[in-house]
Amino acid sequence: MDNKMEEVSTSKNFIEQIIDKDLEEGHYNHIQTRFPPEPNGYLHIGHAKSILLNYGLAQKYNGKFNMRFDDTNPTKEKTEFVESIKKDIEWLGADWEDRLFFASDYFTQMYEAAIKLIKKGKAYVCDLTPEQIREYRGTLTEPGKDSPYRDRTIEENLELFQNMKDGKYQDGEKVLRAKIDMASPNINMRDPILYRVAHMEHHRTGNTWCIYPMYDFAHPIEDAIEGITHSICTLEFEDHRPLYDWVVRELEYPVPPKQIEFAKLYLTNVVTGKRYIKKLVEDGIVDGWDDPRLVSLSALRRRGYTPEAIRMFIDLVGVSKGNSSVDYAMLEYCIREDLKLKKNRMMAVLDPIKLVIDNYPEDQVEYLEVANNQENSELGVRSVPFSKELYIEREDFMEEPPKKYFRLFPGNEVRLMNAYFVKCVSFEKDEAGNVKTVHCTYDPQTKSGSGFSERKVKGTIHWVSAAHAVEAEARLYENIVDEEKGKLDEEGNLNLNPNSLEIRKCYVEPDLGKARPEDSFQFVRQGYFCVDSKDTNSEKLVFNRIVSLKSSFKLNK
RNA sequence: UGGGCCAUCGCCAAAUGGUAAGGCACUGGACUCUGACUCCAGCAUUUCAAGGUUCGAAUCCUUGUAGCCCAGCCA
Repeated sequence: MDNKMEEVSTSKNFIEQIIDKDLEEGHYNHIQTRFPPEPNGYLHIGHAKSILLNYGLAQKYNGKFNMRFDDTNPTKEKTEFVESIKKDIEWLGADWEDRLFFASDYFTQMYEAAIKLIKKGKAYVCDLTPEQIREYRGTLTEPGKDSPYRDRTIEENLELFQNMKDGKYQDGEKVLRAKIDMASPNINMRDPILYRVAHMEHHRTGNTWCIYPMYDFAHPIEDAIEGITHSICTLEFEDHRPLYDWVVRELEYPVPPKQIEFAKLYLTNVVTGKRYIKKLVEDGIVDGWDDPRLVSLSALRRRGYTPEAIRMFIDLVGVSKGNSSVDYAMLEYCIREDLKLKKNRMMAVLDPIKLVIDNYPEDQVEYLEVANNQENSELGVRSVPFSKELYIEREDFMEEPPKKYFRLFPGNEVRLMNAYFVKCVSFEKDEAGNVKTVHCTYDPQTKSGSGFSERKVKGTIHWVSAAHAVEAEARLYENIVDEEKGKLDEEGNLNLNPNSLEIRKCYVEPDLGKARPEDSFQFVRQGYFCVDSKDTNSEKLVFNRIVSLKSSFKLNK
């Protein structure tokens, strides 16, 4: 229809351009990608970029997307992490169908691949200690020197490697190394270690193995075995690509997979470093890996973020090779955009004062019919009780209003949303001098939906009937890292935002009393909230704020 | 004089030698029974810098500058 729009949206990122070229030149006749996490922690928003990028590419090219756990180092990995990772990826909507793999399933093939290299004279067993290996490796500016064990015969290497596998050596005693070039300017090519000895129980293979392959050796093999065409990883592996290609070439795979690197996602005012998250958890600053202030996928889910919003966000952010840090506001935009038409707009008062309608009958209750979402009639209507005594927001009344203040102040008239016009006649303060109660009169002619148009009012405020309201707890979250001070101080510690969590007692519409964990709503003028899915120490309903609404009017405090 | 990568608006990011897309943010204004939403308008004479090639350069060349990554038997 609109070709111009089409053209704009079809601009391809650099990875798609590479793939197009590969297909065109006949390097591959299908596309296969994968997401290969090590099960050593929880997934966060940064991983979502990789997952969605790989999955999206497979979809676009009618290819396949594999899920693969890169579990080649038993010292760090746990089944618990495998489960949480699977759950998060399913939640995001990336479907690996029946292709769930583990690097550990290929240990035998990797072992055989190592033997093949030894037989080709491309790998040798080295007896140097870890310290010696480091010394022999040279530095960034100086070449390394050959290991004295570099010229062992093929037969000797074969036997020694067999012994490694058979558990005849202690951890660290011997390693298998690739024979490449100790003088290479690329440190990764200075006879990198292929296999190390580790007498350690693996979460899947138990004690079957006591030697484990290193990432640089294992990864290309995993990709080749699975028929991966494009092995997409982050920028820090760029220097490893020559080694990746070396392994693939020496092992003579007929359809060599190709590694492509892209820039990781960083978000402003947010902590993604494992080291920092761990510290926050240990210091009790957050209540775990799914604390709603974090950006782990489980935290975002608990906070009320939707997979749709995250997909939109990743899509908006794009893919490139430049290190960058995306403004957190973009993530917030995505969740607002997603929830806008999907969620009911409810009235909730987070900082209550009382409003009494002096001329409203004492015992009268009216049930007002209210649209759940004025912009989406499919969400239907509900009925909201209205009575003489209401709670309204403290900020919606001012004794001495500044200019352009449209809400309640003595003598001013506003609309109670979905109900009547009320005019402020007086107010009461408590001993501390804080406003406690506002008295108004209402005009029965001005009922919502009556078509009354004799006079207009500048402000509309939300309310909740005091006798019917349900008491709840609202948790208002902000970024955990202090925006003003930046991320780290001189000593490398995080500057935390002391106001990252504010807990408020609040009153919500009676309908909200029936809300279930993970249900989410827009609270008029307060933002989007989600019922907490975790047991809390509170008996009350707990609402987590997903995101606040934008506001162009700020009260001067 | 180690190697690799990168540099386009406050933040992401297109543009592949033909005269700087788009989104976020921000700023005006209109509308409004949510100061939201929506709508409309504005927002890079210039692409890290300086030279050069060309009818024409963000794109090519030269020389600088800034940033990121690499010396785990981690991934």
